[in-house]
Amino acid sequence: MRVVRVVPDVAGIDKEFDYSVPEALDALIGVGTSVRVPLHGRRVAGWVVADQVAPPPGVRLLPVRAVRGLGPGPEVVELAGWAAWRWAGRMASVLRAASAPRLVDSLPRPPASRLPAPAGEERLWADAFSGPPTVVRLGPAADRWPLVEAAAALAAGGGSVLVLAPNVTDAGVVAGRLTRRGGAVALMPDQWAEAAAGGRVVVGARGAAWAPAPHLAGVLVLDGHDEAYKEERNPCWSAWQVAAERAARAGAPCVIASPCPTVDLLAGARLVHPPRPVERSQWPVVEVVDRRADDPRSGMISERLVGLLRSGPGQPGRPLVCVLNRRGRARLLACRACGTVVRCHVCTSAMVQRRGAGRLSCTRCDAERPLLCADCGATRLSVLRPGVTRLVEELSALAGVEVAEVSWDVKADEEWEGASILVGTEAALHRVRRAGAVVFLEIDQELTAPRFRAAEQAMALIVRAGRLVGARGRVVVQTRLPEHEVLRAAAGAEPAELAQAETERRRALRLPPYSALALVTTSEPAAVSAQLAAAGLAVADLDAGSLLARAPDSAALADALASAGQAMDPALRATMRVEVDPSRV
DNA sequence: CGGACAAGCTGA
DNA sequence: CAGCTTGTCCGG
Repeated sequence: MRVVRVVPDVAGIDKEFDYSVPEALDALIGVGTSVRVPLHGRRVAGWVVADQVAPPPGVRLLPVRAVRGLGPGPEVVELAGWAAWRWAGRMASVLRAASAPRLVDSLPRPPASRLPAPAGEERLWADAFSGPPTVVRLGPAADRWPLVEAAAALAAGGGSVLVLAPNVTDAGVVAGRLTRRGGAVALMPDQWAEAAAGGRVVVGARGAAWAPAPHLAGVLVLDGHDEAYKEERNPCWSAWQVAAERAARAGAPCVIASPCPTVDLLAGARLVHPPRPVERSQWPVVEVVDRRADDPRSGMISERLVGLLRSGPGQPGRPLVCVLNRRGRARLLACRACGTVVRCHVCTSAMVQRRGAGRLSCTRCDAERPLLCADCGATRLSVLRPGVTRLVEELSALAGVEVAEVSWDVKADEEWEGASILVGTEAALHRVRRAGAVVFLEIDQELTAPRFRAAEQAMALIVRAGRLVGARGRVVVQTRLPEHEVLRAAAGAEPAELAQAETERRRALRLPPYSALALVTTSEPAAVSAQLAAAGLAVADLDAGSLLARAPDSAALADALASAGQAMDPALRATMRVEVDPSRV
């Protein structure tokens, strides 16, 4: 009798169960297949993760009830097992990411690619796609298309090529351009079935790291430094790491491109970059404005910025974008009807609406309440942006033109599309497509943020600005830390300067990649801490209910977390949430 | 997760 | 002590 092992798609169960395969379904079932199985009196969805297994003795096997559709395939199932171990998460969560968004029961015909053979610069890059995993460093304004074409050319033999971009917009642009050039493309997640049929360049954002890609012939990750590659939900796998592991398992070349490779990217990869004069030409002018001598009360407008505003550098379509970062500052909500600031009914502290939440929650205690004003009962609240309104007025007066504000919550782009000067948070860098110049009004908070990746994150912001302005544009950074390695690296178009300083710091402090970290949150910190320590982890207490576990490397961390989880009482384990490679530490 | 089953609480 | 709530266990 054929017996398969199934991971049920049920939250709260992280276990595998064995089922017999009925004759009628025999030909339809393989490793990865999405099935429906009986479990504890109900029918649940799940994935076959092993075939021809020997069931444990003494259990009465039930038959698989039905085949739901095609699944991720054996290689991806194995990769999912690795990721579940590596990021201490549930197999089902990873398999869900690797599954088609809608059920697929048959594959389309494999396509015929009409992509022309590489002829120009992409032939140069073909070298990067042979040999060991490679990080290609190109300036923010560099043309990355030859790299994409070099990757796409690897699909010529009928295999699949995976191209990842940090967001769906960028992925769509790459897919569109490849398609117009005659390439056979599958844009994820919608074209899961086309990808599964093989012979395509599979393009997508982080989830595409899990796309079906039969006969994987190559992997290209664009902007590998981008934090969008990290899954926010648990397990927090990193798409570039998944893609790199996948390439290694398939024996396929892997290239990760970035203007500012992080030390994590550089660890265990060879670095390739164009000749320095060429790379420098791919950077905009990055101008550091030293504000140390300025009166702290002079606000955010330096003399240099006054000059810039008066010289009229912005125009509609290529505006001057002023970035004001308020990350980490208190965000206040006010009632739109009566203007009262929303405060907690329990402790009078400010209340905020957490991302995606439909309720207000207190910033100090645990109180929650529906989204309404306690004073007048109105349901329309708005975010107070202290300082921004005033800043907009000041900039407008200085420049003599209208200044528009950009933020996540402004829906209509038309409101600022015609403006020549824009003010906004980091969000502005994501919402604006092109800019004449970008001014970081106050970058020091970014440089000094209490996260060990803060410097690399600040560099990523400057790189993003650099891409908006292009090689002939200008990025102005106002700072009281003009000698900071991020600013020296950006101003000199020399990312290695940051990478070097960062590498030394990480090594000295034994931070990743010279160790591996996991953030463990639990309501029982003492008991959990003891168990983690018993498994061989170094555990540090952060704030209430947060533990930071450390191991020499990610494999040791994963093994220790797995063994600690096994040794733990299930009730205790249920209290804890593990984030491997935490981003907020 | 959610069904099964056991142990606890309430009211007549 | 029926009828209901609450808690704990476990699934092939």
